[in-house]
Amino acid sequence: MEYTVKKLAQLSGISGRTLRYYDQIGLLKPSRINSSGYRIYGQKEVDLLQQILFYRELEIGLEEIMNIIQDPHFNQTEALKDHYKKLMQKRAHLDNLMATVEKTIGSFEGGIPMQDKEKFAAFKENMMDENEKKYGIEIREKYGEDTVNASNAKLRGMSEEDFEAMNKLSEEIFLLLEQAFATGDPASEIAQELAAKHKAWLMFSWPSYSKEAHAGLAEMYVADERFTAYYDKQVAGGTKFLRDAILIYLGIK
Amino acid sequence: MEYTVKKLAQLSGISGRTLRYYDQIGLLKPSRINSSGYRIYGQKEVDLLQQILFYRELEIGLEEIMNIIQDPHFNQTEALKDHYKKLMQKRAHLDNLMATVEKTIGSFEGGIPMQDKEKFAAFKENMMDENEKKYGIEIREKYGEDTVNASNAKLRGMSEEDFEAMNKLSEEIFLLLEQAFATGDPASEIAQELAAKHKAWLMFSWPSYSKEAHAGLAEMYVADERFTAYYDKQVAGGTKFLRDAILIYLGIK
DNA sequence: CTTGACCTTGACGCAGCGTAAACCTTTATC
DNA sequence: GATAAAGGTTTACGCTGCGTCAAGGTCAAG
Repeated sequence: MEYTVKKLAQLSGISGRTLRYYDQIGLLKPSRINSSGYRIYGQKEVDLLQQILFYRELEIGLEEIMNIIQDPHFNQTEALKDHYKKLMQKRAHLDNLMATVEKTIGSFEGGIPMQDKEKFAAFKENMMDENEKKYGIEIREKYGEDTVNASNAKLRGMSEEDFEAMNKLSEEIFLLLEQAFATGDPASEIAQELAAKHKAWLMFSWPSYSKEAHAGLAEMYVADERFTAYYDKQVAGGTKFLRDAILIYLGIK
Repeated sequence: MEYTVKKLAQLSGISGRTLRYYDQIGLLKPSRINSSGYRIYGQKEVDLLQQILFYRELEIGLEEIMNIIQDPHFNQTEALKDHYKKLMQKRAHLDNLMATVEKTIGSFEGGIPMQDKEKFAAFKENMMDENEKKYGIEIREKYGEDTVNASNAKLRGMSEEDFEAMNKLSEEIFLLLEQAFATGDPASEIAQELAAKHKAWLMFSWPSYSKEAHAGLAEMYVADERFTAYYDKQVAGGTKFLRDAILIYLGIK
């Protein structure tokens, strides 16, 4: 039996446009074109289309599908296993997202009642004012780091416990920095733990964490003398060491 | 402090192009443009960007993000809950995909050894030849149904057990059709079970199941006398009843 | 004064089609 | 046999979220 576009479309449950597109990109060509220019598909094409749709269901790209079905030597099992891995990663990513959304909803809803939240925000503002007194009022003007963090803390409705935990983390970071620096190797285990904690610390106030931003921040620490002074007060040269550890941790260096 | 595009990009870990794009679509406009036409961002914009990036991490579309951050009356919690549902659906879908891929890999690898597979394919071909003798050789030419199925069965490396299970299902379907028809109501519970089993039966040989294709097939049953004869031999009018039940099941009617 | 780094505005490209526009062919009906 | 409906064709823009040139202006450093 032979099928026109519409017939085949109905048979397979896809649109006519899709069939034309598949013809256009060479994924599925009709067996012939009749005298009026109509696309005519035969049995072989129907079978092929079924295979294509199967792989498409698995969210495999059309390009990849072409490889799979056009090249009989193509290792289908390998391709599927590869794809399986991708799906797993996707799911892990989704799980992460869901956890974050849950947390955010939670902090919006329960967590801290609105009024207390306001008070708490003020409390944090005070903390930051102190910081600014210590390291100069310009620090805020220069990079806006604290303000950014404050904004995020507000956004996420960070709890008071979280805030304390975050402060504790920052103390740990200073201790670790000292110990790690003593090893002299930013790739050492302690130094890498330092970098990991620094990331954890960041994520408290930085829900939009990214490697690039983390790396950028590390570079900023070194570039800006106020930050350098802040981290170097623990150990001289500590800032650069921290940056190196972070860059190695991120796999950039 | 004020930032140029590059500065803000580094600070936030996104690209300059992205910032220009956000300006273009009105998601994040710079606080001002300097005399040379440079985009200058202020503190407020930094804060906004952090929020934008947070929502973007959650895979919320930029359009939606605009609503969330631009309209203070917008219910953020609701938006997040909605989004959470979407993420859940996505994950369920992913789980389905992964199961199918696993099955496919399994049938490729273990399942049936190649030689046996070949034999088995031949076995199925015989089955189909019989069908064709019964309902006329043209049935294959007309819609290619069986051939499509055979192709899929080959593709998925359907096991002999699956094949038997499928046959059993088709018997059940005939029995259910009789019972459901007696109720006279294609929306009845039995009729809907019939439709569900029909779907299950289809999915054995049809990995690329879609509502549209299912509905199309149902219509085809009624339109093609050979199929009509096949289903009507159990109960007169059974084919139309089956179609109606399926359409209701699919929420089309 | 010349680099080189940064800025600007276009404009194309990507995946996978949906959706018109403008026009022919086939099929069904009167 | 005429006509209208249904289906066919190609061409081409739109959508998302930017990456990636291209062609040119601006600015701080040497």
